[in-house]
Order: sequence, then structure tokens, then C-alpha cells
Amino acid sequence: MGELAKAYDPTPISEKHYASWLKTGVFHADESSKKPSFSIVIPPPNVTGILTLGHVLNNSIQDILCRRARMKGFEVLWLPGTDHAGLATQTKVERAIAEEDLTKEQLGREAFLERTWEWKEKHGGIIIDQLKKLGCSCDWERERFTMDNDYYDAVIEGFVTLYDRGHIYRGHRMVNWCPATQTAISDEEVIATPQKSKLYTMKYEVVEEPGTFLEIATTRPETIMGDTAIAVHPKDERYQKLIGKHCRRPFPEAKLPIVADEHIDIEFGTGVLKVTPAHDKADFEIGQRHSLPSIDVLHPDGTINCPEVPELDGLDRFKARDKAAKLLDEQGLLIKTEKYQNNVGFSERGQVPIEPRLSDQWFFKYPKTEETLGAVLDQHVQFHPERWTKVYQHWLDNIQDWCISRQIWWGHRIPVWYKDDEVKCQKTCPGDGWEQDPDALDTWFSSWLWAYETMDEATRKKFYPTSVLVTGPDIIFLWVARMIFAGLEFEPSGTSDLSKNIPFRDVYFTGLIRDNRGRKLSKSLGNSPNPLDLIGSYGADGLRFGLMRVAPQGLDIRYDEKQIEEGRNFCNKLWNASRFRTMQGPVDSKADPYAHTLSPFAHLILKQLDGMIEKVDHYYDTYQFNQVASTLYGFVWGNFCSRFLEAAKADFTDETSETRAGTLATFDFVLSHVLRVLHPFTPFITEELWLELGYGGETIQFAHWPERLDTQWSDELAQRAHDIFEVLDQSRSLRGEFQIAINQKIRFCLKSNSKLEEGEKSILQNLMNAEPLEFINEPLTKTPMLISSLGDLFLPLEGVVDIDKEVARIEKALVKIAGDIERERKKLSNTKMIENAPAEKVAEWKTLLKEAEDRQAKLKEQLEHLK
RNA sequence: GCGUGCAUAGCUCAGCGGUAGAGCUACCGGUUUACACCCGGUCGGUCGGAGGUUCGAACCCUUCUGCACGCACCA
Repeated sequence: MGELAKAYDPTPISEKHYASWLKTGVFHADESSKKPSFSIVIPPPNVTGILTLGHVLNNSIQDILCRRARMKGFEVLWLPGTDHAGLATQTKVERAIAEEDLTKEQLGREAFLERTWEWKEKHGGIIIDQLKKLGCSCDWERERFTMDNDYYDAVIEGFVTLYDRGHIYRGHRMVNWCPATQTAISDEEVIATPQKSKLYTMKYEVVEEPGTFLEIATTRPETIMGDTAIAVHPKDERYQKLIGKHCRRPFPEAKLPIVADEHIDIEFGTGVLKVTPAHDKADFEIGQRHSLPSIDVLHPDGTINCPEVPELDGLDRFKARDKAAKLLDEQGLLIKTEKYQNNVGFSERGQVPIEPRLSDQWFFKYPKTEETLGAVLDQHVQFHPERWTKVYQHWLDNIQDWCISRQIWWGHRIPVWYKDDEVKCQKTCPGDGWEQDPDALDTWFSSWLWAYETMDEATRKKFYPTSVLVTGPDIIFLWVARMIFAGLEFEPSGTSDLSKNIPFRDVYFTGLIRDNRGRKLSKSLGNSPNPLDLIGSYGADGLRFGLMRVAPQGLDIRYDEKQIEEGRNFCNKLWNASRFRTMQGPVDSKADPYAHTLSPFAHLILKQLDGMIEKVDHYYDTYQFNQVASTLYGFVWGNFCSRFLEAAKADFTDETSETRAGTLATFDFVLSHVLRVLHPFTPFITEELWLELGYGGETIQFAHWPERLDTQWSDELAQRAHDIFEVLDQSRSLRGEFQIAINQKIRFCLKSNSKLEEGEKSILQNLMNAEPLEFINEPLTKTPMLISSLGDLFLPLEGVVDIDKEVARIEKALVKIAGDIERERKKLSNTKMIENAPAEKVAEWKTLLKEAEDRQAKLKEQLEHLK
């Protein structure tokens, strides 16, 4: 064991260990293992994506859970992989070929798919490499891709099965159409976005009553050509007599019936609605109820399709809106234009407003919705935080059929074949003359099988259902709920036992990461840090620890680079504590503190270690990772380094110390626990230190997870150490107050009634840097003093002390104590309180009062001495 | 409109019925041979407002305000 470098240098150490982990195959899960199993499937990132801070958070948590499980003796499978991300990837490739002035239509389906595969091969590995840099302990031998041959087949087979069971149908329905990417999308992919738009009020003449006009409010005058009726509420007295008559549509000119429909809101606008069945979901339904024709006036790309009105034909829909308003105005039909804010559905991928559009699409009608809800309500699948079940329930209660067909090429092609009027749904082409449906499936229609189609039979037998899913709440419908559906519907366990078919037992929802001003991280705002840069600057361990420490359970995270810096600093602290240890000679990996005589400080740290382990386990069990990190931070920095290590220095410099061996053993024992408990959060540095210090084995990864300690420490001695530290703190306060540098030796006097051992006295004196530390029986006069549980500590400074200042300080302290005393007295003089409060509480208050009064008396006495 | 979450020190968060806490920041002082990616100290809060329950409320209930988010509507 050589001496460690002066600072932790994460990059080379991380690279070294990760390479070694891959070589020794420690991440590989053995499906024939006898150990109990623990498994996680990664939420597959987009194959061409790059790592974001969100991924870092998400995958750090998964890695933490997996690494801890390995140490706890589980056979762990963390199954990694990527998602083909149909639309996202196709869009990227289309953009790339556009550089060569090519469109996918020019290339043709086959050639375009070839290009996409090439693109995938070229860019597909990036995010995987990045996950490795983060330290993720995935079983890379089992890496999967949603377009792998067998996975592809499974998706297609799933479609055929559901079709055969009658859950999938083709329908001519109103769907969310994205004009930018020119495909249908599902309701879940539509993002309602507040828009500043305009509300136009126009007037149409009633055909049967010339000179009478109906005022109609609309935000979309560009769809006037598609209007096939005017609707009012049947109970609206203003318009009742007009029902059944007609209005004149200005362009192209036509007679539109005035119909009555309950859907109309009497209060809104003028209470009159223009009905455009082809371009609005509600209007479509009104059209159905009144047998109105649908006139589609838009091309798929969002331009106007209406040769009868040449002024508008071919225009983009938003340009046409202005133009249509202008046309109305020219005809004297536009009454007013108001500013108006409404929510417009945007296509997540295309970043443009979606267009409700009638088209032929494939739909999935969810079966087993009751069971899917029950699985969560009955806690077969448990959500953390639990409140997300309510969101899940609300979605299921209002569930709509899922539009699963996409007008794209990159994806799983719908296994439906057409010949003349015949339709067949099957995996392979039925024969000559049959043509396959051109559409591909929604990406989520493949990822919903991810929890088990990624596993072969033996793996599935061992590791399915998975233990926990870690993901963001933003995909609770898109992915989480649908995975539960898939599990229940396809029954991957081969039995109908619900508890064996659910995809996971726990779901941990992470928060979203925001910047320090509370905004979402986004490329366009430029507030999205590159995790690789952070790893470069602070190390993967620092990034992981820093982020985990500030990520509260189920709440959004305010990210600040400062926090990552703190993570890095923490790692360095641990490094240096270990470095300090290496300077004292070799580490005993089997150190048993209780085989030696222990100082009070050893007793204290052992007691604190036990408390730390208890807290950490509790916080793990309740998925409070930030609390785990905070607990570790506080223990390592506060208890271990600032207290125990500092006190240990006295033992280490004194060759004759009787407790030296015990302190060394305690050091080794505690550090071994710290490294193990910390390993899931900071895998690289703990591995390095574990090996470098010689704690044994080839890796820390299978070292036993620490259990609670035998309570062999002495509470009395631990308390003694605690008291000694209190005196130390008081001495530092006195130094601070009188500006006496810590490195300046100075005389302190302690009027103590406790009997300290000689060794303890000298350690205290050392820690205080006192020269000498005198034990006295009578209080000193005209001397600053602070009270501690070990006695009264005086700082004799003849002639130096500013008496007035000291008097002011004591008076301030007296005010505070007076407050404390008053509060306790008030409680104790309240008979109702005494009667109702538990006896031990009352006793506690009495003690508090007594202590406060003692302190008060002492301070008053001291005040007298000063004057 | 329905629903959810949040509001505690300048910042990030603990505490969730019985003396208001931590880390960071700020300020002051320190290179004491593990660490300046450091050490020590100090300052800093009527726990968003108002009611209520209770012997006792940051904590439970009601309500209001503000900020996020989800769903629905959106002519």
C-alpha cells in the first residue's frame, strides 16, 4: 500500500475500474443463480439520443439500487437497451438526407430504412457509452434494442394476438394530426399550450330572413370552407326561432342549416358555433348527430385544400387565417377581432399545433382496465410516492382508445395485408397480390413489452416480474400504465396469476430537474448542462453524489452546478481521510475494535456508525435517496472527519498511547463500513479505496452490506467523548470571540466536577491547542467563561479582555435563557398541561427548566465577577 | 372547471404534535504536515396569511394567497 495522491483524481480511476468491471463480468446476471433475484429494466433511452441530466438522475438511482442489492446478496439483473424512437429517429434521418437534397419518398421505403439503420449504427452507441461513464452496472451482455429481430417479432405477434382477441380495429376517426411530421399521434403526445390568438366575430345572413344576421365567434376562420352547419343551444331563447332555417356561408357561398345541439355553451361568445366536422373533434360529433357532411379543406401538411376559393387555396393554415379574416372584412362580415388566449394542442415531436383530422387509423381498445387499475390500487404494483396512483386512476377512469398507427416507416410495420376488399392480420404475407399496410406502430406499442420481451425464457423465469421501475412521472400514461396492461393481457409468466404477470413491484417516480430559477432544462433555453462536461470536471462520483443529495423524493430538483461541486468535494474529503489513514501504517481489513482498549472517541464513533446504518437503511426502504446521501455526508464529514479523526491524531502521534491500537482498529472498522455504505452512490472512489487500502477481495461490489452493529460500545464513554467535544467547541467559540487564532497556544481553565482520565485530558488539551489546560476548583473573576456539560471553561486573558463587550455578550445570553425559562415555567404552571401531558414529558420540561436556571445563575454570577 | 404537489434561515432542503435543524452562501479569523476540493467561528427564521382542533401546532383540520404540474374545456 503506497501513499495516496493528494487529491482524488476521478477520471483515470473511473476508467480503470470500469474497464476492469467489464472484463471480470461482475455486472452479468446469472439466471441459474440460487441467490434471490433483484431486477430492473432500464427505461430505454432513444437510440440516437444523448445523455441528459435527467438520465443521470434516473440511472444513478437504478445503479444505486442495483449495487446495494448485489451487496445484500441478491442476484442482480439490470437490463439495458435503447428504443428505436420511431418518429424522433426518422425525423433526424430525414433532416440528414435533406442535406443531400433528398426526401424519403425519393429514396423509397427500403433505401430509407437502410439509411436509418446506418444512422442508428453510427449514433446508437453514444448514450450507452455515456451511461458507462456514469458508472452504470448494467448487464451489457443483455443489451437490447426495440428493433432487434426477436423483439420486432414479439411486437408484431402482440399485434396479431390483440387483433385476434378483438382489441384492435381500424377506424375512420378524428385523430390528432401533426402537419409537421405528417402522421397521426396519440392523445398522450399532444401538449396543451397556452397561445395568444384572436377571436373573430363575424356575421352570416339568415337566408329565410334577409336582413337578419347571426353573429358567430371563431378562432379559425380559415376553416369556414369546411363548415357544414351553424349550431345553437336548443334552449337559447335568442335563437330558437331560427332553428331549422339557414345561414349564408360567404366562401365558397353555400346555405348552411342552423341546428340545435346541447353541446353549445350559451355563455360563450355569441352562443353560436360554426360547425366544421372535418376539423374539430366536438364538431365532428355534432356532425354525426345531425348527419352533416364533412368537408376536409386541409392538405396533410397543413396547407389549404380548397380550389373553389383561390385566394386561400394552397396557403399555410396560419397565413390563410389572416387572409380569411381579411376576406370577411372586405365583404363587410367581420364585426370585430379580439385578442384571445386559448390552449392549443401541440405535437410534442413536431413542435407545431396539431390538426384534428379525419383519417383511417388503427386503434387499440384497452382490455382489462379494471384489473390494470386494481393491480395498483391493491398494491401489487406500488407507486412511490403513492400519490401518483390517483393520477393513474384518473387516466384509467377516462381512458380512450389508443391510436397506434403512425404514418412513418421507421418502426414495426403493421402486420395487416390487403388484397382487393380482403383484409388479413398475420405475421407474414399471405401470398401473391397481397399488400401490407404502409404504416408503422407507435413506438410505445413496442416499448410496452420491454419488461419481459427483453428477456429469454430462463432469464424471465428468474427475473420477472422486475423489482422496481425507476422513471419520470411524465411517462406514467405513455409507458408505465401500458406496461402494466401488457403484463396483464399477455401474461408473460405463463400463468394467470396477476402477481406474477405485473411488470414490476415498485415504481419510483423521480422528479424533474429544473435550473436554479425553477425553469425546466431545455436546449433552447441553454440551461441544460452537458453531463459529460460535469463528469469531466467533478467526476462521475461527484456528479452522482451531488445530484442525489439534492433530489428530494418525488419533488422537482433545483439544479445548480454548485451542488455537483459539493459532491466532488465530498469525494475528496473521503479520499483524504483514507489518505490520512494510509500514513499511519497498513490497514487491518479484519479489524475488531472491541479486541482493544478504546478511547471515548472510539465508543462515540461506533455508536454513531450504528445510528448511521440504521438511518440509511430506513431511508433506502422508503426511497429517500437524498436523505441517504445527507446522512452519509453528515456522518463522514461531521462525525468521522471533524471529530473522530481529529481526536485520533493524538493517539497516532503518541507512541505510548494505550488506546492507539484501539483507535486504529476503530478507524479501519468504521472506514470499511463507510466505503461499503457509500459504494452505491460513489462506485469508483469506493472501489479504489477499498482495493488500495487492502480491505480484501477483487472488488468492493460484493462486500457485505453493513448490518447494525452489536451494541458493545459504552454509552457512558460515548457521552464522555460528546462532552469533551462540547468543551472543545466552547474553547473555539471563546477563541473566535477574542480573535485568538486556532494555532496560537493559549491557557484555558476548566472548572470541572467530572473526572477525566489523564489520556482524555491530554487529548482535550491537544484538540483545544491549549497550553496549558488547567483544572481549577474556584471560578475565575473578570474572565470570559462558557458553560458546558463537562464544566465551566474560562479563557484568562489579563488586560486583553474588553469587559464591556463581554458584559454585553453575557447579557445577550441571559435574555435568551430568560426566554427559555419563561417558556418552561409557563408550561409547568399550566395545570391543564401538567394533567394532560405524559409524565415523561413533564419530567423533561422540569429538567430543561432546571438546566436553564443553573445556566442563568452561573451567567449572573459571572456577570458579577466581571463588574 | 376538476385534480395533485409545494410554500420553514439569502439558496437547496430536513423536521410532520412536545426546547426551530443541516449543507451551502455571506461575514470574520486561520496554510495546526489528510484535505484551501480545507479548518475554526459568527450572523441569519414571529416555519406564506387567517381561522379552528389540542394541555400544547411548523406539524392535524378549514379557508385564503402565491408558485408549479396533470386532466378536461377551449367557438
